[in-house]
Amino acid sequence: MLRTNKQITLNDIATRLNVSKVTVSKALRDHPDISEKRTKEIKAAASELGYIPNFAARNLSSKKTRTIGVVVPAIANSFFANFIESIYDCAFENNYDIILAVSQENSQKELKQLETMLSMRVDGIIISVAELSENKEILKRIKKSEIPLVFFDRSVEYLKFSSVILANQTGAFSAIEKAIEKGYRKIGHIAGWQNSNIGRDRFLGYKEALQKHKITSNKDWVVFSGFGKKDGYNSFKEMYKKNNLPEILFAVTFPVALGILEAAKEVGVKIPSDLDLICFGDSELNEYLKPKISCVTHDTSDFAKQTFKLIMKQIESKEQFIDEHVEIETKMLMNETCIKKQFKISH
Amino acid sequence: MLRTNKQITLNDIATRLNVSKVTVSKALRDHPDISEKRTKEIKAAASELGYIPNFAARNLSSKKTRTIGVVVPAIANSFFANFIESIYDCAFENNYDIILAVSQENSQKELKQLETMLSMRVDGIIISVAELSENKEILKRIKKSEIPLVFFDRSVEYLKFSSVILANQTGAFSAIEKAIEKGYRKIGHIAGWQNSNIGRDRFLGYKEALQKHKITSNKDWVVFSGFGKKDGYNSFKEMYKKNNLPEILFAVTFPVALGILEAAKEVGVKIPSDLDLICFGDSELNEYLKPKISCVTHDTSDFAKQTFKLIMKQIESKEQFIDEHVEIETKMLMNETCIKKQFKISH
DNA sequence: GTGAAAGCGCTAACAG
DNA sequence: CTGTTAGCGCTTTCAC
Repeated sequence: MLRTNKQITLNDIATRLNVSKVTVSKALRDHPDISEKRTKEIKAAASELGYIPNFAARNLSSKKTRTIGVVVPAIANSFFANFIESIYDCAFENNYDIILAVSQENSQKELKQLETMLSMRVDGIIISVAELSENKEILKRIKKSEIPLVFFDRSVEYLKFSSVILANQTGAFSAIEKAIEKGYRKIGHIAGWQNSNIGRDRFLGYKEALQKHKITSNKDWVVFSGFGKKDGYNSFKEMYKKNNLPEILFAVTFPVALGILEAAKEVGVKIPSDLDLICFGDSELNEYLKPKISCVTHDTSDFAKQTFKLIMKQIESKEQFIDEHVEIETKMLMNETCIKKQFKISH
Repeated sequence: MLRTNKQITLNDIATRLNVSKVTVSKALRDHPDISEKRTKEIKAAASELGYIPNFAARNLSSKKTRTIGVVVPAIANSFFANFIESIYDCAFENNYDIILAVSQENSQKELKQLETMLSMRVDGIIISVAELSENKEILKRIKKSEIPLVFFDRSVEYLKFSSVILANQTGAFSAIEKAIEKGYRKIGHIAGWQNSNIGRDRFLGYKEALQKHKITSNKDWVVFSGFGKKDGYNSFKEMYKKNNLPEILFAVTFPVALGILEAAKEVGVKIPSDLDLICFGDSELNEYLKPKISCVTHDTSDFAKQTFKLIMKQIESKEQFIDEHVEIETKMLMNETCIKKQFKISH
């Protein structure tokens, strides 16, 4: 048997009930124009016929989609996964749909995904850009086409979109201060790309803390790369080769810290006894790590809520631009790394 | 400044070039009707004007969306996260878009999400149903409306949709046999809901193995619940109260095993020395666990590819129903649990 | 090769 | 309260 592909339309309901299709359309949307009785009749008929509204038609004529596009660099990642779940919750509560795209840290995919979202005429876009993203052009087009967009976590600052980001610099700063407090003086950083706000600001926080406490760093102790586990792995190997490890490393993200752990294990460097470790960002996985990494944490659910709030504000506003910046506070969580140096030596 | 909301249409390009909008439409889609030269001109003009195709209009008139809806119970879960990433890859390669929805194991949300997908007129649906899903009605409607649908992992069998599932029974069977081989005789099961194929078939495999080896179970050693970490946690606590633990537990999913680990730790039961543990399913997280859980694994990327292949086949076919069932093979991965009993006793 | 006509299913604006 | 009219932007069909 072949597929038939007939769909029930407003007209089918209308002719059956001897009313106009406008009446049906209104009734189905609970428009106050229509009497309660009629509305009930119409809804009953619609459900009986198995009517399914056609969003394409609705969107085309109403010019609204009640849809928000979300672009993230990865999904198999505690932070983004949790962020997304929260965003879905927000959307559900507000009767919005989410179009999710995963760029996989790939600038080209990101571009295509953004284009798709524009073609879908999403009401707004929430994005955390891929590392080394080169999509200025399309972002400018989005700016021009006046579609609301909010950056979260990883932003592109000079384009004057709103953003919700972490307190990257102060978070990094206090993490390093904590290490100094514990007695560390040789402090290294597996840093992120410096054209990304999170890479740059966390590096700035690191430098700031060292400066304040008049501690000198060393070229060998800082390596720059991306934000994933592999980056951490490779960077550590690179640093290790120089045969001049610091006492403690500050990883730019949690996945990077994971990579460091793995690489260190491979070459026989024991953490935290031979080399200690802290990082920016947390993960459910940390619970199972041995040692549990001391890290800079934040409230991801709140992060998502704030981001959603901001995009909604922008969607509902008639203003062309809202250029608002929210910073989510961080907190240093002390676990089993970043231990007292004095204590270590006494062993 | 207020938002203006003007969009460039085919007509704008057409009038500028003094051709008809049909020509433009065709050129933009590389239709062989149009000469190469014209096509080039038109594409140039389109990009210059910043033309963005309107999918709603396109879908409405063409009745195709090149979009596939994917519904999963959770996203902050290694298996689903990896599955989704692979599905996105497949879609990308085939020039399809993905609409992702997360039911959060909630039947009502699942319902709403499926309705949304129908309204979006997705070309096909890939779904792993929520535990205790009660959405027979809408599935029947989907069947009736002839939209291709493929279940993956968790299916609803009696509705005759295609499915791609794991070798649940044989996978469970060989896991239990492995435990028996190692010397275990008191074998418990933190099982899943029995109205779900994965809960039921894994339980069947468990029973089958015991029967084959003439090993008796005990009521106290089997508890039924859901597939998440909390379920494992609660189930273990429940079993523990009965004061009659088996020697080894078989967890229906990896998250359930995680919950067991946590609960066991809380009450002071040491794994694997006091109580051993195996489970169905793996996770990246296992790498960091101590002990690493011995588990039934599979190739998630292949799983996703097979699922995508099946939905594509269905979309491209003119047949009303394809009722095809693929089973993904599993493999027992021996880690640091499910250790030899003899060895344990000799300690 | 190109284009005119018709319509996809819906909603906004207005008229009764 | 209900209905008429006029599109939304695009593709399909078919004539030229």
